[in-house]
Amino acid sequence: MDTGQREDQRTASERRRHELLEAAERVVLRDGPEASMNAIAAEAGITKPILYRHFGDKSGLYRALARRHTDALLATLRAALDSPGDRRDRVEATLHAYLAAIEARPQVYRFLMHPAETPAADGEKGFDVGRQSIPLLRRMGEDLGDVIAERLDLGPDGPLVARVWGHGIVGMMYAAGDWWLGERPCSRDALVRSLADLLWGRLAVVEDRAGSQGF
Amino acid sequence: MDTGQREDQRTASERRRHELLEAAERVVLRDGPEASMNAIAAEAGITKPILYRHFGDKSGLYRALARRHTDALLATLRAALDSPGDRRDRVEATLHAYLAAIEARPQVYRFLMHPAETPAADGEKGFDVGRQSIPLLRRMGEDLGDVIAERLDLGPDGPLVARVWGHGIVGMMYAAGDWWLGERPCSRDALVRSLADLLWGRLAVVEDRAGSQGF
DNA sequence: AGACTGCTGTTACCGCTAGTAACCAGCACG
DNA sequence: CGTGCTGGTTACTAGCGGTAACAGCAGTCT
Repeated sequence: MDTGQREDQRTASERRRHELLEAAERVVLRDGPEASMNAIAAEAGITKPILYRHFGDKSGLYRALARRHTDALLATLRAALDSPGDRRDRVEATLHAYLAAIEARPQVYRFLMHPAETPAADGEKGFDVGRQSIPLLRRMGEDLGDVIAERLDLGPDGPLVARVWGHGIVGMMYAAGDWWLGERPCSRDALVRSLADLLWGRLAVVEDRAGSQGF
Repeated sequence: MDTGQREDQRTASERRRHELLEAAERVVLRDGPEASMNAIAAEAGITKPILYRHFGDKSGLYRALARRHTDALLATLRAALDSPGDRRDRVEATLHAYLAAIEARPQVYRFLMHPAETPAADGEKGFDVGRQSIPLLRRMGEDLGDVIAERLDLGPDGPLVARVWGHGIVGMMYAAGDWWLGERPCSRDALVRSLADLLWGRLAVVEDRAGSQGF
């Protein structure tokens, strides 16, 4: 029976692939996203062409490497989005989950968010602006948009508004988190509370400062 | 009198620098951010070492190139922030100004936001996570934080909350804008309204969807 | 047994990049 | 005349992503 045989092959190949990914991860976490293919191959105890056979090109390797982490992070966020409590509790839990993740493994975060896209990758048409931006950011935005669309009644244009909000909220979380991670100006809890306050419309109701021209 | 002489020199050098920047801009807008130094030099009608004499290295050139656009964009946003009307009008005007800018010149936007950071730039310590993220994003966040801090009365911790909000709002604008620019799912006006609604606390008051577990 | 196939692995190369050392021409000054 | 200074060049290095061509070693078919 050759299916067993083929399955052995397949699992063997996949295990190899997994090993290579682990080596790549070690190097990327040590040297940053600009790790060279040579360095990764050396860490895995082999040479470049094997990497290329497994992953096609560098962006393929990086995509494979990123997928595992993005999947894990998205699952964590999804769980937080389903946590008990009222809506505000859930939003705060989600913000906490995201910030805790990037705080716990900043190197992974940096790799996922600032992938130093290899320049040789385009080659075809004369730049399509969006290209993909940061894939993780897009995926998080889409996912959150889905959740919002399915849970909130936003009237006509609901699906569209939900997607806008999904990307908007994710971007808010991203930029604030990036800044916070670099400067650490306050506790995680304080950051979460400030952001939730913002989402809860405090911007709309807070008073103008005395003597200011208004905002 | 040699000061006149030296001033001539200085202005001559600066004019040259300006010419080089213009050439670089032409190439970057044509070929995208991964334009090579060779290509830029050729466009300027000279060869590489001169570029290096003027700008040190590639990131120096790109920083010089970026500064002009970021300054212009920030001035535009600042003006929108000072536009007449109530607070919501001003927020919508600012969102409009940003989105109009990235819509009008997407190549410039792409260059500023996805600068394909040259890998050789680090070299020192083993990755400082924040490094800088996207400089423009940071600057916009800081600027908006300043405006918020000086115009709104946010109580104790006001300055801190203002900065959090500055970065958060900018990130919201960024991610939503990036997504919108790529997919064009709606008019600019609709996007602005949805985002302003979000900032105005609609997330807090909207009803759960019938049959959903709540959000 | 022997040929064939498929996988792992290698060496050696290509074309490109950022960046630099060394040199050359012209022009002002003493 | 020489002595700088300044804008410019050629020719190079080191390293990158990526690939072609070849070598060894399983198992499989005839």
